[in-house]
Amino acid sequence: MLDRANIGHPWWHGRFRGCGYRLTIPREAILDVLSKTSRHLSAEDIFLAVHKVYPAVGLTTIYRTLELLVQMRLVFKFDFGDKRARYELAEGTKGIRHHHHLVCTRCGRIIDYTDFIDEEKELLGQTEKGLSKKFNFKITNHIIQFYGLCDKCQNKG
Amino acid sequence: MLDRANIGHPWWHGRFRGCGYRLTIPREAILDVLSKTSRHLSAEDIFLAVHKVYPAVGLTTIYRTLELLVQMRLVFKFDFGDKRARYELAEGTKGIRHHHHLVCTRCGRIIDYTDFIDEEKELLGQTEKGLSKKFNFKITNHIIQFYGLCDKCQNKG
DNA sequence: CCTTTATTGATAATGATTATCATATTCAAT
DNA sequence: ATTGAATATGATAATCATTATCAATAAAGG
Repeated sequence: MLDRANIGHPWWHGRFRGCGYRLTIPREAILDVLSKTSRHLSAEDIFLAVHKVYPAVGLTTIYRTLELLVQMRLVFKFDFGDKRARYELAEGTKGIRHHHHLVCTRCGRIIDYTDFIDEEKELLGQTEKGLSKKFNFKITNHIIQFYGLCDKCQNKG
Repeated sequence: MLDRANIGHPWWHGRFRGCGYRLTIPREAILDVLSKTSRHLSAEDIFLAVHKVYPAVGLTTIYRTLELLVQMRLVFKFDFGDKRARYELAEGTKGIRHHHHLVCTRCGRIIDYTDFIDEEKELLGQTEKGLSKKFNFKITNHIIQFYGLCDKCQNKG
């Protein structure tokens, strides 16, 4: 259940005011849904979840809000090869650890992993620095994904 | 210009026969287009290029063939955040070096880079091995992409 | 209370990709 | 060469996630 009257406001409250945006009920509801799952929700998933609590919120608002949240860097948008886009609260948010994804190309299962992240971060940091200099490219984000077959799908021919 | 009568056939000829597929004119034309560009073509780009030489080839065949080529691992399919999928001849093919991408989120420009690839490969190898064991996941592919602003787009507010 | 601006939702439009299905092509065996 | 089975093709229509439109609401600040 969403608790707008929370003492001290949820941590993201200020981010909105600072940008001239309003933290409305639909927006907060979407953030609430995202903050309470470890799955990788599509726009429709989020719509359905929000709908249970606030049936008046339309799908259009979901898309619009997600776009806003991505732009504010509160949310990451992923493409895992099925058609729909998937959304996830940004790392650093609450207790979410930086992670990457294993994507099963057969059943679509997605596994988050945090192992090797430290090494990866180290390498990526160097790489980003080098690339930034060489190409004069301002890197704001990166994606690492491994594709393959999960354990279950390997035993299916 | 496509040269079907090339001595010794293009290198990919055998890959088709081996799978029971036929190396037809449209398929060869598509591979030919892909092998002669360093850009990241969309299905429509490829359609237009093939169309100049073989106007009879339809867009459906382009999509179908690309799907086949991706499945045969001769071609990689990428999503750079604009809507259309982009295709690229697989590494190891001819003289193509393993590389990753910088994607400008503003103008869509894509920069291939091969620097740091060796270090990345080393790390990715370790990571893949570790992840494979831990999750019993058979990794066949990976993607690394950096997003940000290219030099030109940084000077635009 | 009033004015301005931000936000929303229903609906229609978009556009890349897929499905359908009848036709054409290829290969191998006769 | 000819035939027959399997593969490949192209025109067309359908799909479906995402966007655009636009009138209606809600909030903030005087």
